[in-house]
Amino acid sequence: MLDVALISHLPNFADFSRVELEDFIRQASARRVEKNTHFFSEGETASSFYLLLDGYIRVVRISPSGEQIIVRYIASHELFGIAAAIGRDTYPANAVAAVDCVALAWPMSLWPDTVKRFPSFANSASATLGNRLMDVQDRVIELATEQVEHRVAAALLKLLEQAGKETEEGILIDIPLTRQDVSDMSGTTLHTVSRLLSSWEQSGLVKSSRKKVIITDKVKLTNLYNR
Amino acid sequence: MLDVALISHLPNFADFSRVELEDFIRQASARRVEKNTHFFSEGETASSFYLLLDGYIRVVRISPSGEQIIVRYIASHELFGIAAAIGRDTYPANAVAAVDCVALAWPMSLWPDTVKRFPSFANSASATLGNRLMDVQDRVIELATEQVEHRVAAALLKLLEQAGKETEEGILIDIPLTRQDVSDMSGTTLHTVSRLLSSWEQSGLVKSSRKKVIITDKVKLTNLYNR
DNA sequence: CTTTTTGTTTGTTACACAGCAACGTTCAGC
DNA sequence: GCTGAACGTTGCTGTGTAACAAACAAAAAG
Repeated sequence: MLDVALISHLPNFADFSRVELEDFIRQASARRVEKNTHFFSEGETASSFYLLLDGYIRVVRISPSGEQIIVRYIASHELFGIAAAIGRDTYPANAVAAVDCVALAWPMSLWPDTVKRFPSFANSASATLGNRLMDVQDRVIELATEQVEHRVAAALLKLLEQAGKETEEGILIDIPLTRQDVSDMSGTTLHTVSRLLSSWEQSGLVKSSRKKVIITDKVKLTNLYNR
Repeated sequence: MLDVALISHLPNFADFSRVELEDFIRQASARRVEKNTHFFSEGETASSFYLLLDGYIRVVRISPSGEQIIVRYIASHELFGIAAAIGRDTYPANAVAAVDCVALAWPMSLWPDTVKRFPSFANSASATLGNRLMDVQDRVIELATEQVEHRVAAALLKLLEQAGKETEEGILIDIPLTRQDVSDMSGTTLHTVSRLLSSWEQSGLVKSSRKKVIITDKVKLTNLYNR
């Protein structure tokens, strides 16, 4: 059985009574998706909307020239695939599991009714969109004005916020993260990321190994970013 | 008197009857804003939401290092300043009139009631947000993967879409547009934009003079962008 | 008409960063 | 324990583009 109590505390479901929520959850089906496989792809007909229960998802888009860039990560307890909320009937991006994931999936046909019955659900979905809009705008500003070093720092700090986990060595980013992933987030190359991480490791800002990054000096990294 | 008929055809107001719309418009006040002055500023308490009737607005944000970048332009007949739609009580960016502008302003206090009475208004506002989200994501991808030449081309084509006006010489971008503006949109310097426009003028893609850009060969410019 | 301000052009220089290439390291499958 | 694939590191080279600088052009102000 699912942890209804947990879900009931999410802002998206503030308006639901316990009974309503249980009812609503009953209409969903759990979907397990293995690491590196797609929840859905860009352009696909939007048949479901999701709540991520466990794992991390990469939201990926492909540039005209074929390069992929990671628009953002989705963390546990976030809604995603809510194309209907923006009046679209296809998904606007790819959602790829960064680790093994579990999500609740509701048929998209339920959306209009849900929105009608629970106005605050619609509101919170809009709020989610708004926050994403602001996040993405922040990234535009970064990409337009900051140099690579700052952008990579920003990407790491962002991930740390979403997936940071205290360890004795420092704060671990609890997603398997290749240099390529980081570069796909910050619009640079894996080479440059590799170089940066090496130099940061030497100055004691981070510790990194294969698919793993630990931030040992968050303050310095933040300063780097604000300069 | 305002052109109610015109407004009634906007997607945002599809759900309004003629009478309701007139009533709704009566609750707004017209606001005229001179070129280069603010409708509102980032962080300010969101006291109104707007419908732009005439003109163009620059949505501007400031980077940590103090540089301004133009996130996007708002064209006539778009809603803007709808902070409430995303559950915020302050404006998330600056809105600066690029030319003399006229807008309808509703007190933000009307938002909850309006949303309740006209569900489709809320939906269309969300759709507006969603489109903006996708637009901004596109810009992230551009900035991350394309070189300056492509980005500037993309910026011009985007503007052309919003504010293009056929003339005998080509398609005029009907906003007073300095090189600085274009560079603020494409994350480069006015120097580079100047050089690019010069070279494009020589190859017959555009004609430009002070604050004015005419695209004479849209196809070639588009190709440039897609490469 | 003259002066000042604002926008634009163009040359030169410097450097951050991508691209390429080669090598090292870790991991998974047989 | 091998072998191959996936991932990471590092040096070198080339170039796109930012930064500085200086002059020009056009509009606005007086």
